[in-house]
Amino acid sequence: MSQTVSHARHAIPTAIASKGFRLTGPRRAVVDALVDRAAPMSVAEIHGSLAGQRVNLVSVYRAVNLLCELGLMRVADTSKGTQRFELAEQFTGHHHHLVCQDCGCVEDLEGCLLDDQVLAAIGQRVRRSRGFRLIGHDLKLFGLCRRCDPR
Amino acid sequence: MSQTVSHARHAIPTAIASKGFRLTGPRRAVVDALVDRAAPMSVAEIHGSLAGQRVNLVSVYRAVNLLCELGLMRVADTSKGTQRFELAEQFTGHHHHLVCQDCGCVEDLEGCLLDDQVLAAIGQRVRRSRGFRLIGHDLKLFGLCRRCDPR
DNA sequence: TTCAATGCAAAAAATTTGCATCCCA
DNA sequence: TGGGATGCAAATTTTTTGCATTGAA
Repeated sequence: MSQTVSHARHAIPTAIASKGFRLTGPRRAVVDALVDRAAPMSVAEIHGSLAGQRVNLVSVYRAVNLLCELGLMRVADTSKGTQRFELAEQFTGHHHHLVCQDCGCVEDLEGCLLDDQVLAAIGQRVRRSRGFRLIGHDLKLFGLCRRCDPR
Repeated sequence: MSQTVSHARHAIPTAIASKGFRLTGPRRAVVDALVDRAAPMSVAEIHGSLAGQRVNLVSVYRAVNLLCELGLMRVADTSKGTQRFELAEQFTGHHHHLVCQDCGCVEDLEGCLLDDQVLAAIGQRVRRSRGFRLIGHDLKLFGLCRRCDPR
């Protein structure tokens, strides 16, 4: 696990408190689950990983929604019907996703495939042609994971 | 509307029939709705646009699922939780999306920002390291559109 | 004519809401 | 201690499934 990610275990509770929200058991548990897994998780998966802690599923939904609103988490992928969440990029570092078209599982791919110069150029282009201010990007590589590839 | 997209109105029914499936009212209606809008639509939106045609919502779900299985449509990334579908790239052409973080509007960006050689290299890399078969990619550029940028 | 596809209803899955109780600050 | 957060139950929303009937080939 990268140092940046484990840092989130403390940084996120701190951020929650500093914004005037309470630091509760369910909220800590959701943060810990995401730090431990270090990969996008659905609400059901997060809840499942909290089996021993008797945290209600509804509280997981509410914690996830709060963390997203505060910019500490984000939606990583919505394929196969259910949304998957991950820690914000400030904690995970910039990365892309490998998404299986068959089972919907998601793996992280470290680093960025887009050249900085290409990004800068496209930022200027869309700024001029459409008045669009480019802030970031999200690249999803899709295909078949090891388990789903027939070969 | 581009010539490629309107071509889908004919090509998709042909493809459905050639694979041994029947060319029914609901299936035609779903294809037409997507060609007419030429932008990602949710199942509910597709169904809503078919108001005058007495097509059941369940049939829209089934038509959408079939079209995706046949590779004629695909899931376009959803920002709001519900899946949105668009015609396959063979009809729309390869493109990326400019997504406004504020209002959620989506614009197409023609062409590809990823170098073919970079893609080929990454395909080999994930194949070897994770047994993942790379099929395609989906790039979302996010930021603020003209209307939402405070300047 | 035949069997895949539809419509309807109902189930299942995913998510949100109301409210009494609990517990963090 | 007080008010925000939780848990529980129930309501919504989204998607899937079963089955009798319909209709495209």
